[in-house]
Amino acid sequence: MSAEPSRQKLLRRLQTLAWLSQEQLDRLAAATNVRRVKRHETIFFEGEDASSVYLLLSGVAKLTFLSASERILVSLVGPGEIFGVSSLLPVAKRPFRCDAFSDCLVGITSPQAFVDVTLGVRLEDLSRVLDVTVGRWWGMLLRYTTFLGLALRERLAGALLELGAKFGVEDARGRLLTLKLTHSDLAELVGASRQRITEQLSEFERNGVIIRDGRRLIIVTQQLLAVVQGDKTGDGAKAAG
Amino acid sequence: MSAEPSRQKLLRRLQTLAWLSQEQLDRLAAATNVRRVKRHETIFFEGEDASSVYLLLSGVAKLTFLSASERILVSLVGPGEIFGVSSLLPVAKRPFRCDAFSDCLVGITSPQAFVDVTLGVRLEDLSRVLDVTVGRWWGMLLRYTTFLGLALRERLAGALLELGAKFGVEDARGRLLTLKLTHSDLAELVGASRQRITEQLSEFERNGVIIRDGRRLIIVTQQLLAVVQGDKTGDGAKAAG
DNA sequence: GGTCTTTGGTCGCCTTGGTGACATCACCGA
DNA sequence: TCGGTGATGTCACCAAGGCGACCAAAGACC
Repeated sequence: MSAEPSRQKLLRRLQTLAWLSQEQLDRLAAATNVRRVKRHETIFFEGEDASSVYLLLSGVAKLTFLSASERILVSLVGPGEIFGVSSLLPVAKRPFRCDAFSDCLVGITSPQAFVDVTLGVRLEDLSRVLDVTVGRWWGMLLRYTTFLGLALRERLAGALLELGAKFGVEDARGRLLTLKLTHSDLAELVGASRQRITEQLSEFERNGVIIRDGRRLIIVTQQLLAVVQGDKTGDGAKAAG
Repeated sequence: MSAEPSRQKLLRRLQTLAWLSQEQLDRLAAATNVRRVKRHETIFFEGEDASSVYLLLSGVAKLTFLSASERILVSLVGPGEIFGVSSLLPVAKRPFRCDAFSDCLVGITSPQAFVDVTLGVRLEDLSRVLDVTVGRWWGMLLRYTTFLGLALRERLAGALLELGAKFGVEDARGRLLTLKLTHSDLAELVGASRQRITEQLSEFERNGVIIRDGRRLIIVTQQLLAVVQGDKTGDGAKAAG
């Protein structure tokens, strides 16, 4: 594979890696395979195991996210950029698909080698640190991309589920939110007006998707999940539970 | 400062740090100051220098972003979570504001101490690696948060500016986009329908915000910036240049 | 308990922008 | 040169949801 002219030379041209020493560059080059990808071909798919770090040597690639019935262009990757970095986290799967926007030359390395050369620590250690620090960004990013293209109804359901998972306690009737959030708070969270939240919340209550105990919310996880999945009636989970 | 019961004990309770050795925990505790923050008080402001790493020991905090005339609740931070992590990147300023949603106990450490204890590398080295890897996420996150609450017009202007910066070359008339993007591509990028992009683009052309050379786009940075800043007429920059 | 302020609940109007349906236009290979 | 195909313009129509206005409830403070 890759009897290319010189992997070192390709890497040395990249601004992104200009701060690496000569020796580091050589080691990285030795651990990198080069692959040619034609326009419109896929570099990696969403759902795949994230087991490589990618380096765009030339060309342009695009990262896309397939949300419910809609494709979102998350980002365009230019020459020199490093991508597919979720392999540095203890996350199992890739959330985005990456395909070549123009003919590309791509460098592929193992995350272990990449971390070893650039930082000299074990991938395992870095993973854990990244997970508890920048892992939050990853989560937020996922949230925003999924939220784009969803209607208020689904966004609010998703937000409630998240809140329940994070700040809820089990209750006989479902999961009780210990946090006292105003409708305005929720509005800011899902990007909507306060009025719509009020309306949507009463609709949820009518359909038994949430229960109100005074000003406290109790969420019925099953039902909410159904809503997120696009169930319009709100009773899709009754059969299941 | 912080003649608190025991910093070690506080840290040891956190699930997030369960993987640290006893010795690491002790060192981290020694480098951490504890601060009590009352509900509604601010932990850090947007625009501040990012010079500390924060650890939420108890309570709930919220991260908000002030976009043009609108506040966006980016994320809620629960006990045990590490936040304010942009101090690990070579980014100067904090983009988000963080304030206490309930009374909080917050641990504050220097990024240097944090990476030294957890990974044993120099902050400087880690910063550079993070910048070229997960820095992309940071950028995307910023983009999504700013885009929320902007109208199509501004979103498209912003996207064009970004594309120009990344894939453009200087031209007598402005900055020439070397990438041939279809209207559908742009639509996916800014989250809109193809038709609106067509319309918005012609409006931009009428107002001299972009120039079309065949199917190539030339963007007039000055004008576009004015649009992003909320100039409805499209000629706000004429005075400036 | 009495007042004040913060939430919650509802309307109606109006803008933004999605959808489907066409008519062109530019470009490419046979 | 001639279609074919994909990219662009342009409509008319419609749904989602923002905004202002207003009132009722529920806490909070005295």
